Amino acid sequence: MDKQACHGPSLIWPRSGYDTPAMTEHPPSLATPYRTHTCGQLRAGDIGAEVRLSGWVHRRRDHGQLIFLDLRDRHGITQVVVDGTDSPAAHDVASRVRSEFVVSVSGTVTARLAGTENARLSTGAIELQTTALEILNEARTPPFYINDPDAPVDESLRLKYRYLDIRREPMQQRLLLRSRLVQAIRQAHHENGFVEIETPTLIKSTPEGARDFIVPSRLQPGSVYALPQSPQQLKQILMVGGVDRYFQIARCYRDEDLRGDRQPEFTQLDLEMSFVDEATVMDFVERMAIEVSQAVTPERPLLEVPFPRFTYGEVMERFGSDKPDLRFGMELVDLAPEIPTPDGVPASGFRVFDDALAGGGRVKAIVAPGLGDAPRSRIDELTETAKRFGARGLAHLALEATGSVKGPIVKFLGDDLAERLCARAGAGPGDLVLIVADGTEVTNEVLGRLRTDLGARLGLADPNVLAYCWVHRFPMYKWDVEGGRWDATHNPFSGVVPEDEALLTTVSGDPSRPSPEDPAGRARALQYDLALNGWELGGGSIRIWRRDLLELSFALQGYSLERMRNMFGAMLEAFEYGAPPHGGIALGIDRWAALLTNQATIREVMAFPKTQSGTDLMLEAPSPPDAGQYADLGLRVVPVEERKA
RNA sequence: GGACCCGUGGUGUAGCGGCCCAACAUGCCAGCCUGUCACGCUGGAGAUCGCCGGUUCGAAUCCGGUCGGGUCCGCCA
Repeated sequence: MDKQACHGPSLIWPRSGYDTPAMTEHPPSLATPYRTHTCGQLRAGDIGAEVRLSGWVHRRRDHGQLIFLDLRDRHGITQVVVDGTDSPAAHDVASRVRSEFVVSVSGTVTARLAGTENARLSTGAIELQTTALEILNEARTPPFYINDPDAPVDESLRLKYRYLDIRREPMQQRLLLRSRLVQAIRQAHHENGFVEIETPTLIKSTPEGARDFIVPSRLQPGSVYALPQSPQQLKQILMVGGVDRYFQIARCYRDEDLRGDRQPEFTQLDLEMSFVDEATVMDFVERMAIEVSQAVTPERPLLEVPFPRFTYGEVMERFGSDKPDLRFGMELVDLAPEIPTPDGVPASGFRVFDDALAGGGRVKAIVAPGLGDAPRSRIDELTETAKRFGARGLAHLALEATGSVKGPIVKFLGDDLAERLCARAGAGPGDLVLIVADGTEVTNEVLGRLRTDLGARLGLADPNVLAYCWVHRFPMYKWDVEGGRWDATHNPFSGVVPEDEALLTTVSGDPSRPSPEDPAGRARALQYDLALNGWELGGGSIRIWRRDLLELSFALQGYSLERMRNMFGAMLEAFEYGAPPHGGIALGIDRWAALLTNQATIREVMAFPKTQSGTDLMLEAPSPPDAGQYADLGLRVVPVEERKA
């Protein structure tokens, strides 16, 4: 994801070329007492007009008696000419002007002299002959280049001076795209009968899920609010309220460690629908996603419409990931069918393979195209990656250009089997076959990680394509070894696939005494995730809206009725007053915007993001409260040493 | 909680035991210039190499710690 890829040539700045249509559409209302037009507005048709422009000095070219100023605002750049013989007063001001000064210019729109037109500017046919120039505000020399969109700048500097970074073209582009994204989302929802409702951000803490951010209450000393991790319960309660179709662009908060795709506060498109099944929700979201993509990034092709729908089982088998990047192949291939099993005993000749198969595990492979002649160091690197994700090792077979198979394990397998394995994997001359032999879960996971890793390194994915896909039929629960209970894989309210309802039982017969052998472990959830280009965009489910199933599911998850009431009391009570069947989804707006602009992190599509350690370098937040704030809240700080004790 | 990478004039980089009181580009300041658009030309200022400590005759360079930023694992229903 390089910076140029940030979608298309754009532009305000002359370096990059030309203006996008979106930036040159001018509502007539942008005129103010400070300007008659914006800096991206004037054209040959305006020649002769007396105008006034205001903006920042993008660049100054001083030729002595003649000074050129490139005047910039977010709409574009207009060249201003100050002639010392025509208007000495303005020339005097122009010679004092520096980069990023805010100035206001009055003058006449004139055609540029023949041969001096600038094709890279949308205003390049004209220039402004200055009659009056006023400095509205001076500016210190900026700490980095505002006028060069390609200049690399340390990200922490950009964050400290975010207002200057936002003045730069790439950030303007991304914030604009994000604005259009949200606008398109809102439009699609309103057109489909959704009601936009705001839910509170001071709510009740629940012990489930991620760590809550908490806010001490002054009126209720000793008690705290929590900031919502998502509006989950509230939106379900809205369904009980008969809202039918709800959506919200909702700010959410999770106090967990940060990543490139995770910030402590982030924005979700949150929606919920009543009287729906899985297909209703998926169909709507899919149509909406297509409309929105085409509205926001019409130049980017969708890989497949309708979006492919995979079951969790299939996607893990084929891609080793529940958020596969479908822009390239490199699918996982099962090698077991080639391995002979005389008397039912696997006999490849290579112990690692045979033991894995005999133990109920798998032998699977992916093909790294063109890496057949990779040096030992490269193989070692891949092996390290495989081990980091839990594999015991990584076997490989290299197909030379001549077609002969090389590799340390050929001597165990024999040439014939080695060749058949390569053929099964789909490898051609010059390719490298990477093989993992382990339990099913580890094998798929490790190969999936290698696939993602190699796909990125080898540049296999077309950066222009948008590859959406659905993944559904997730397992309802995952066995929690320490807790001795079934843990919801996604949302504790996810419904169960109707035909699996009977599986919600335990071997013991008592849902409050679960064991890893329970049929419940095989139950599949009415849960669906939407993935885009290898990122999880979001997920949702049809909820359990029947009281009996909810109690059963919670019992399997090890929650007593009392604990349930404590955590979800309001919602459970609401459910006793006639809850309609309902379900919904939440999509990460930050991730979506990052993907649509081909950025590697969501920080690039947020105006004021935080660092990995959760600080805001511009505001210098967080900061210690003052004594009075503590007193109001009845709080006292415990020194770090005592906390550890 | 852990692993790894980065930190040198305003900015981006080079230098990786002595050739360095640090180089290049750009920015900044001053002067000149009436057709430039990354204007040009001439001159100038600007860094005790994140910080602390150690090794060494000698440290930007090696080692330890620390601070800041990033990537990843754990974590994130």
